[in-house]
This record gives sequence, structure tokens and C-alpha cells, in this order.
Amino acid sequence: MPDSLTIGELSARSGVAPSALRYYERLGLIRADRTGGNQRRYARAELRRVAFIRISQQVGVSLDEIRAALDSLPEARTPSPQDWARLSASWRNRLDERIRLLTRLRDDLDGCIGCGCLSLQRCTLNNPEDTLAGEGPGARLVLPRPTDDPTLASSLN
Amino acid sequence: MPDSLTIGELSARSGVAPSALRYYERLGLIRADRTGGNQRRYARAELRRVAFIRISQQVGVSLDEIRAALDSLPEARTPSPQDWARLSASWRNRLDERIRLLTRLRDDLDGCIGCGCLSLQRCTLNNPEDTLAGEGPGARLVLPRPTDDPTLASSLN
DNA sequence: GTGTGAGTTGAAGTGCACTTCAACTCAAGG
DNA sequence: CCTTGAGTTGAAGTGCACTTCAACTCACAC
Repeated sequence: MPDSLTIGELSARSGVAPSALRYYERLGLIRADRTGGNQRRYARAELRRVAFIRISQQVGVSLDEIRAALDSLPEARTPSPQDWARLSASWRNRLDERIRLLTRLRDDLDGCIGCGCLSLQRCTLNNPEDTLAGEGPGARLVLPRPTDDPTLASSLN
Repeated sequence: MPDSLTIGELSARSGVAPSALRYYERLGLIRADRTGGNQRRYARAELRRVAFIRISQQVGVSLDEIRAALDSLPEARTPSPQDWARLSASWRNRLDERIRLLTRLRDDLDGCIGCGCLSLQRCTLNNPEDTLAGEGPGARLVLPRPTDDPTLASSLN
């Protein structure tokens, strides 16, 4: 059990392709030492960083935001369980929001299947929270323009 | 209340940019008649198609799959509520699956915050359903390679 | 020592879902 | 008529998250 991993080993253990790992390094999400022959050697702690990256992506967070989060880890010492817990907790709201949105979408979809609408007229699908009420006659679609709502935009692209 | 809409009107009513509507048309997701002067005029029924497109995107469906779904609508007549209900219902499983995945992720994240892990060792986050159990020693990350699992891949991009 | 599989680089390519641009035409009010 | 805002086109550009490629070097078992 070596205390450093080659890129192939890290790839196998993390399920992330070597090309992606190099890409993450370029973006500053992970780091590697080099051997005399210029090959990457990863400390075992990098495995945890990669885990965090993949989990964060599932939550719907961009690599740029993930980088910012990782940058908040202490550099001096190996991050503690609490450090990781703090980062994970910081995605909690995003995750809750996404689940809430999808759940309402599912319920509305059920309702629409019942009423056969999808008509942009009555269904909450088409005007959730009534955010567009009072902007003149005529119904509008469910989504604010993607550019208006980065949260949604990320889930739409 | 005209029975056809200009691209600007459809854009305003649907919340989708004109450029996106033209793009959808190129992909065959919506259609438009033309005036003598070559301008698009949309039947009101197109509003419903656009609604379906945006909703489907929220579910995590690609435009290509949406096109396939829309292609299954009857061409002879204006789609009935039941037609739309059928299409909506067809996304139901995808939506359930996504919600299930995110919910488990949230719960696991909570668990990990409690135990401080994220360690790729014990946490279900890192090996959901134990799909990788028995493939030799060492834990692996939560995700199959994106290319191995289109469902997940779409939620990750 | 030598072969082979694993690793290195920068540059370019990919796929998706659009947006932007330039150069042009249309439609409608004054 | 004329202006002006809305619409038209094809081609190119954007952002994200990677992957692929070619040309090369390294590490290690035999």
C-alpha cells in the first residue's frame, strides 16, 4: 500500500479518467507531486478531493464553484473530517432546492396527467409561485430565462 | 387574440429566446408557417410544444430525446390532452429516478456530515447499491464512468 | 539492455444547447 | 413615403467538461 498513487491508480480508484484528472489539475482542483521523471504522484488525500468533486457535480455544482469551495480548505494541514463536513453541508441547500423543484415538477406532472393540461393556462407547471402574475394577460412558461436564474440554468444546460 | 404568433410573441409567452426557438425548429422540435414575406407564424398549439420542451429539459431529457417524443404525436390532428399526458407520463420514471438519486445523495451527505467521512471507505456515497463490491480491494467512487451510464451522464454535464 | 505498458505535453476536437453577428428584408404607425 | 422595430439567414462563436491526438519519455519485468 503505497502512500502515493500514479494517475492510473487514482483513476481506477476514483472512477475518473486520467484525462479528467489532468483537467482538474489544470483548473486547480487537485494537485500532484512529480517524480524525477516528471510523472504525477498523488497523495492519498487527493482521493478525497476527487470524491468531493464528483459528489459536488451530482449536486449540480460547477467545477468553478467546486474549486472555490476546495480553496477554502486549510493548506497547512490535511483537511479534517470536519473540514469536509463543512464543505458538504454548504451544498445542502442547493441539493434541497433541486429536490424540491424536481418533486414539485413531478407532482405537477401528475396533476397535469390527470387534468390533461400542459396548457400554460392553469397548471402550476407553467407559472410556479405565480412569479409572473400581473404582467399583463396571457400565461407564461415555467422557467425564468436561464440567464435570469443561474441555479436553474445549471440544471438546464 | 390572433390565431398565430410571431416569433417575438411566442418568445414572450414561452420565456424562450427567439434564437432558441429557431434552433428548436432546425432540430425539428417545433414548426412554423411562413407569411408572404417569409416571417414565421406559429400556431397556438406550438406554445404547448414549447412548454413540453422546457418541462422535459427540467426532467433532464436531451433535445434529441424530446424530439423523438414529439415525433410520436399524431400529425393528422392537434394533439389531445391525453396525447400530452402520455408524453409527460413517459418522463415519470426518469424524474423519479433523479429524485431518488438526489435524495439518497442528500441523506448520505447528512450521514457523512455526521460521521465526517467522505472517505471512500464506508460511506454509501462512494459505492451506492454496492455495485462495485467484489471487484478487488479498495473502495471506488460513487459514479460509474459517465460514458457507462447515460442517465447519470446527463445529470452531470 | 530491451520491450512494453503507463505516463507526459500542448493543441485541437467533441457534444450539447444555445447566442451572436452581419447583412439584409418586412410590417406597421405617422 | 419613411422610419423603426421586428424578423430573416448562414456561419461562426460560447461555455462547460472533458477527450483525443501525436510525439515523446518513463518505469519496470524479463
